[in-house]
Amino acid sequence: MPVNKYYSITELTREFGVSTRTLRFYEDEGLIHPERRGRTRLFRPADRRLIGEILRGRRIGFTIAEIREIIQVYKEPPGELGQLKLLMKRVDEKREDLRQKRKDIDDTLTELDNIEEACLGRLAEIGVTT
Amino acid sequence: MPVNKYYSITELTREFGVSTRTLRFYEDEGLIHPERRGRTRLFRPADRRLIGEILRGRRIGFTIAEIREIIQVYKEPPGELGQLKLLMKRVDEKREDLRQKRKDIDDTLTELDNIEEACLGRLAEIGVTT
DNA sequence: ATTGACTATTACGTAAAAGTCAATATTATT
DNA sequence: AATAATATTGACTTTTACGTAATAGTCAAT
Repeated sequence: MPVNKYYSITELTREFGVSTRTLRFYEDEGLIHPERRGRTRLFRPADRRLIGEILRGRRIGFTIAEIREIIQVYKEPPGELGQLKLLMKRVDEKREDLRQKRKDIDDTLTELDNIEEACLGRLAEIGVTT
Repeated sequence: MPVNKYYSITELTREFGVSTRTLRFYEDEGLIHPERRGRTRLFRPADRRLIGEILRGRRIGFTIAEIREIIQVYKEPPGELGQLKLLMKRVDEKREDLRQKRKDIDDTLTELDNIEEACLGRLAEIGVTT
């Protein structure tokens, strides 16, 4: 018999550092579909993984709609030619988008290095030993 | 004599793909300070560069407040010890944040590759020659 | 039986970042 | 001079992603 472990909503909010409101909101938005025992939500490991991926999407600036779309694609990939081509185009665009973002991040990391160096310089001026 | 070129607001909105509302909003928020001839805004090359940096910050999810803060630091770096230490701490946190984001992006790029491959697979099934 | 922790739903509120619209000025061109 | 193009301010609206409050049910432990 499988373990069939369930997570409670608060367990997951603690693990991921989000509120219950957020997880309920994601359910309202159709991103997740936890089981129910009565009215209480029961989250399975698959739900937990999905939440992790949703939050990853959130961190890099995906909207709820975009995240929903990606989930949808995984659930039932389009069978029709036109849909497939459209999807591939959108994937390509997103890729470009993310590459730009990665470059933005690298540039900003460099900028942060500069700021930090300037700080160290000032500290030295003031006469603080680092 | 220097060129002393000015850009009009629409020139810049076209270049950066934003609306005039956005640039005026950034001025209201104290991020940029274009000159004026009468009521009309005149943007100098330095303003133009700054706008580029603001939009880069926006792309990677910085809030207006954070962007303003960074600009402020460049304009007048803090001289007081406590302020400097605080700034360095915040720089460090941001760096961690950005590193996480870059990892998120890399993971997502891999995911996009998977989706694309799945698409190509389906196309082959349907019998389309790529 | 009550306290405390957790859960639920419904509904209204909010902050950020613009979008949109109106009314008006300035500038440029024909 | 008339007209078109571009500019301004100011006010109201919108969207996204939740926050917050009110109200109430469930369950274990004291």
